[in-house]
Amino acid sequence: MPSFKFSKEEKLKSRKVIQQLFERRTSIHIFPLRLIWGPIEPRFNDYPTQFAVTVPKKRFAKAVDRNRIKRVIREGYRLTKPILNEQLSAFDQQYGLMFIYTGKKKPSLVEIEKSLKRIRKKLVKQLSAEGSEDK
RNA sequence: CUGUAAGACUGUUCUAUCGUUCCAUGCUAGCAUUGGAAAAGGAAAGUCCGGACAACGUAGAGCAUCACGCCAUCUAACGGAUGGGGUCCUUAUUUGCUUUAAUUUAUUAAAGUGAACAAAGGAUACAGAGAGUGUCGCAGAAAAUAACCGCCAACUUCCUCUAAGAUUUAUCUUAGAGAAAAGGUAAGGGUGAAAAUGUGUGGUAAGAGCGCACGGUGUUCUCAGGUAACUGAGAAGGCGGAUAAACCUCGUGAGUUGAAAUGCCGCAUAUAUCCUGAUUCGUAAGAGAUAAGUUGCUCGCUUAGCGUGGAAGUACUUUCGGGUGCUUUCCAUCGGGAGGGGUAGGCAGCUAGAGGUAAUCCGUGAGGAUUAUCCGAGAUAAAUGAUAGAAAGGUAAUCUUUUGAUGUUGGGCUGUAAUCGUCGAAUGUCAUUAGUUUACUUACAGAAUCCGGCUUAUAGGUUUUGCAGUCGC
RNA sequence: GCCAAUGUAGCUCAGGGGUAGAGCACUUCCAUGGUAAGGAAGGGGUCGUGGGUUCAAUUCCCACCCUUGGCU
Repeated sequence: MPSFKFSKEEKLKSRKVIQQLFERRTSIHIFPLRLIWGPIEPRFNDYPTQFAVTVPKKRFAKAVDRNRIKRVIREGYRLTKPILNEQLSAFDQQYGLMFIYTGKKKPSLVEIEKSLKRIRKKLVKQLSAEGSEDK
């Protein structure tokens, strides 16, 4: 039985790490989500990923809308997380994942899950390609 | 009953599964499990006022700046609220005058213009324009101690003419008429947002608050009512604008910065140090001195704590000196450049409060008092959610149904030359009552230290008051 | 969380109580064999929205809305 828990330790909080992610500029864009990702060194804990969401204030002026979108994305991530973690744990490395919502309308959970699925496949592909180059 | 305007209250519910924050519990001491009838608002919003709380500053007076401004009350406080007063506007009513028309010749009608009281509704940043300065476009004679046109010829003066008288015979005096450089006047000028207190009347050379009557509006005094703002009555003496959300004057009040404040732990040589400018103090040099003490500092160990050391004088306390009238207080402050580090972690502040609810009492009311009872968010890259199902409400449509209005068709009755009237039937349209089914939908909006207000947003429901319409009694 | 500034013609900006302007752009005409430059004429504004003060508001006061910026 996979765990759907989503604790504080799995949330990306360090300003330094976020800064590094944006400087690294490795991103995957599948509408309506953009993922900015990278390895975290040194790793904070045993979880294979740390996660953060942001919604631009320019497109959604009301706090209610922004909160709603963040909650939906967080929920979608929580439900798809076990598969992702299983695949990523093979690389023996902690990764930071930063999601930016780029859509213009309020999303439904189904759309978010679709996008997350495709992002996961692409991410794993890129990672395994990197790993083979190193070897 | 329906519509409409304003206000008040309310602001969907339940179940299952998977999660988040917090609290409690468990033990292996940072994880797991179990439990929780714990977890967004009336505006959490805008950040427009007022406070609590905190840090720093702070004698008084003066200067500057800002805010407020009818009265009383409420309140921790307010620029908020409640009650009252004044002023203005709208509606309706009454009345004076002018013009026009009609005829009954003193009435009626219409229009214009001036004024008044009470009622209802609404608005009101509502101290001072009689302290001073400024501004008032265009139009208009004139826009602020008014005099251009006009009006006047009584008084004064000058000139001309006529008459009478006197004598110095061409001068004077008196009377009358004319003219108006000077003079008087402010009714008329139709422009304007505003034209010097309105209307009527007397008066006059012409006029005028110059007098009078009825009004308007200030000042002073007296009396009466009211806590007061203010109101009423009487007397005296007045009447040459608007603007203070123009400068300003008067009165009242105000230190600055905000919980990312602030304190502690941790990390730290960290207002380090050097150069330079300005200000302040000092005659100048220059930017206090000296001594003692400390829960402070150094080093070691994981924390608490314990042990050790005694160099330096950052901090605090006491003493002395200097500046200041005294006390307080200060003994440097602020800026620029160079240079060289560190953090963006934890704990407290952090939620029991000018708290909520109910009852009783006081008050016109805002509100207050007493008693009982309840405690129900505390996140920090920022929790309070997702999915599925059910219920409730709303909107729209289809169908059935109740009632009413109305059109068409043919029929009966009364009755006619005929239209017509009336009764019930079929069918169409509109409104309406109740129900079925389907679809859509359930507002505005998310705590960030906490309160009191204000402002703005808000589907639907409930309700109060006013107004309008319909039906019944 | 806290604090400022701004809004005027299609664009960039003046105007700080008395009928709202400049430059560029736009339209028409002149000039040229034609185009540009040049010359002449013209159009275009709820002065962000709603109240208030005033005789009169783009301007003064109040509330709201939009945009932009700053602190952390």
